[in-house]
Amino acid sequence: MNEQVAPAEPAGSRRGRPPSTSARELELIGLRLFVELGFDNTTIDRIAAEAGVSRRTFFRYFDSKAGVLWNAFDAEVANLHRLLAESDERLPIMQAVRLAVLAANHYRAEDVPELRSRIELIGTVPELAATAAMHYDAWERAISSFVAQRTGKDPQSLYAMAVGRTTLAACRAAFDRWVLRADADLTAYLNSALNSLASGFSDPNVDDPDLSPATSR
Amino acid sequence: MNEQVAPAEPAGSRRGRPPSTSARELELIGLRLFVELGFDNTTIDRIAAEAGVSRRTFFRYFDSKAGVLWNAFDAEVANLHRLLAESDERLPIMQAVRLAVLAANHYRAEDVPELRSRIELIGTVPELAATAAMHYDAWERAISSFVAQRTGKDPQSLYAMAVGRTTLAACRAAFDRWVLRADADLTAYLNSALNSLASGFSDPNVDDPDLSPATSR
DNA sequence: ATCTGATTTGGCACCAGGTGTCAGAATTCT
DNA sequence: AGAATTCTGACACCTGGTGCCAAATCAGAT
Repeated sequence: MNEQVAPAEPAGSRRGRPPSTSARELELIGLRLFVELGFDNTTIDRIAAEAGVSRRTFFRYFDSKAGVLWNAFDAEVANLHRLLAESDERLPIMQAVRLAVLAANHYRAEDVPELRSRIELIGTVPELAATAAMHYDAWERAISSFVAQRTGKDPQSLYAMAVGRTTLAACRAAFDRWVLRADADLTAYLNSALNSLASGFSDPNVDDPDLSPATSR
Repeated sequence: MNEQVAPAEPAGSRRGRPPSTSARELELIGLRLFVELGFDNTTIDRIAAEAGVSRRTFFRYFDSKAGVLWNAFDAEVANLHRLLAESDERLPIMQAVRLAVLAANHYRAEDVPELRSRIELIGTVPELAATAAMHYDAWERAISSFVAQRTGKDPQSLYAMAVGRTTLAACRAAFDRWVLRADADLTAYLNSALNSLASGFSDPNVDDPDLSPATSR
């Protein structure tokens, strides 16, 4: 939803002037500066300067300063969508959702630090938290359209929308909790939050990852 | 979280120069212009001009253009907080939450149109949806701190955060659904969404307000 | 070697949102 | 009348973001 460029040229040499940077390069520079200087203290001129391009060029790769943070996130929505489409139809809906979300959030160890700083920035900087809604929207729709298809309801129905939104909300709680605890496993938090959701939050102590290695007490 | 002014003077004549406008006046003018012209096409200069004040003065009442939309919402978080504190301790947690939310959202008929246009603007204009996160935060904390107090857990615990966020998510789904259907009752949607949440979304057809007057089919 | 078309870049002007600063206006109290 | 208080208006300034157009850099055809 954020970048307007999508070359995906196989490798064959294209025609015009070659790009002097890339979305990925700007993303890495931006992320680093956000962590070092803070989001507000990082001007777009600075990011562009460190990439060796002009300010105007930055806006040809991202349509906003916050966009660099969501580059990766947006890409993974498609992944979630695919996992849901391939899920076992015999599973209860909420279990299918839980498994798909867990599968979509299996990150390689080398990608974890970057993910962590992204989530921390989103949770820390108010302006970044603000931009989140637009990107979460596609995530929610991936869930609610799956729910609609499984139940035969309209994607705009209250039930489908509620499942989509509450699922995202539970995952966000898990993400934020994970960032606070540097040692724990992300999927454990996601699993716990989604199990609580699927059981209507009836038992406050279902398999809380923060409560020793044991399960309920 | 938005306004920095909070006079609340009893009525006794204060000391200096009297204000030439009020937050409420700017709110009404802004809301009207947002509906008439659209959010992006409404400049702050225009709002200030119609209120007969300068642009600089507008920013003494609200710290952003979007702030005028959240004036009322922010005030109601305190109300929700109070209702939760007064709730019956014998009720299951999720039922107490549901009843408090329903009570907090009982609007007078005369206030409904304004509420409706606010929600519609939030759902329509991307930039407004973005600002929502900051204001929803206090709402979520009202829920999660109540849950923490009832369960003896930390307000930052995964369970408390997950309940707060998912409750808000369910209510937002109900709000948005309500805006699409001009005739229905808001509390009916809220009740249905929160019941679904408390039952872990196990039954897709629990008392859906959109499914005739009957309950399940 | 040169021309042509395609693609990206850089610079410029411009608008709107938002902030810091300070002088001045309008009120009440003494 | 004068002092203290509170709000306002004007100005300068920064940053994010957009429209526009000329220039740069490539591949391929002439």
